[in-house]
Amino acid sequence: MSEWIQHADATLRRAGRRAGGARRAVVGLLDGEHCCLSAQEIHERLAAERPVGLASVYRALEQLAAAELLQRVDVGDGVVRYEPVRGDDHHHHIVCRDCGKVEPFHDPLLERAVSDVSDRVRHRISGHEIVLHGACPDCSSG
Amino acid sequence: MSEWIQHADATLRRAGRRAGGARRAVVGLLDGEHCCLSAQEIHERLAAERPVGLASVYRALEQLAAAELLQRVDVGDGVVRYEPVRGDDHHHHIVCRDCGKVEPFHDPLLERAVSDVSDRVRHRISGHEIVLHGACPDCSSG
DNA sequence: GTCAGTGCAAAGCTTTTGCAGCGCG
DNA sequence: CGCGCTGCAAAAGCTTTGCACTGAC
Repeated sequence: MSEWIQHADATLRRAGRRAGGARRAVVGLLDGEHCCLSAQEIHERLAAERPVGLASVYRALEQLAAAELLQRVDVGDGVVRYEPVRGDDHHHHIVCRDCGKVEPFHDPLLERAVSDVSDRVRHRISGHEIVLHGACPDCSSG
Repeated sequence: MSEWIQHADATLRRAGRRAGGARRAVVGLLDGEHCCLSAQEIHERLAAERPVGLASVYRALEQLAAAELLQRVDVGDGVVRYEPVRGDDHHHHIVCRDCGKVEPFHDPLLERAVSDVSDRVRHRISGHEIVLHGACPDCSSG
């Protein structure tokens, strides 16, 4: 079993939460993803092997996000997505303005710049989100 | 009359759109703002002096955004905000994770880093959005 | 005079909540 | 064996759409 699943189970148990089948299915699916998924997408993908009520998906995601095991990702299309937080996989997203596809990217210099700004403002910054918009290779060539 | 209002009117007229009272009220309100407003906020603020139907607010915003006169701002709280695009006022947003207040900030080095990344990816990048999350001075001191 | 703009109400979507029953610990 | 988890259905909130009417050009 993956490290993230173990970490998630342990963290939630410590928070006094019980592990039901619905949450286990959601956690298992997210663990295999490298980028973000919406509640609806999770609900649909689980439908075949282990149907989970949509409300339970939302509740599991809320729980996991509250424990900082998931990162909320909002690319501005009216749907909230979530992806596992793994220490070694911090990244941001590029959204195609034509087809809407979401892809991850990472850049150390950009992270550095964000970190510098975060130190300079008067807020106590705890997180950040960066979204690039533009035409993906498929859409800009067509 | 402000430069932005004139620019907006001219641009929309060129696009074959007619200037009705609702749109004029929305444009007038946004012109006086230095940060983003949601459709509901605009609708409420206009209620006193020049009531505008909520649907008309949404339609005006959509029109203005399509003409790139407004920038869509989504800080992840389920509400879409808009703010005027002025060449000399590019900025991003800090959202208080406690009270939800949205404030603008600007940083040239961060812009530079975003620009560098944009040149390096295979997408044709046309815009970006950066949101910092954290406790504002008021909330972190309490 | 024509056709976009407008306001109201209804519909559409994503997300949240209420509630009865199941099952983890 | 209590209390959190689950699923269904209903509700809530933001946004969009349909339609008849108004008013800009």
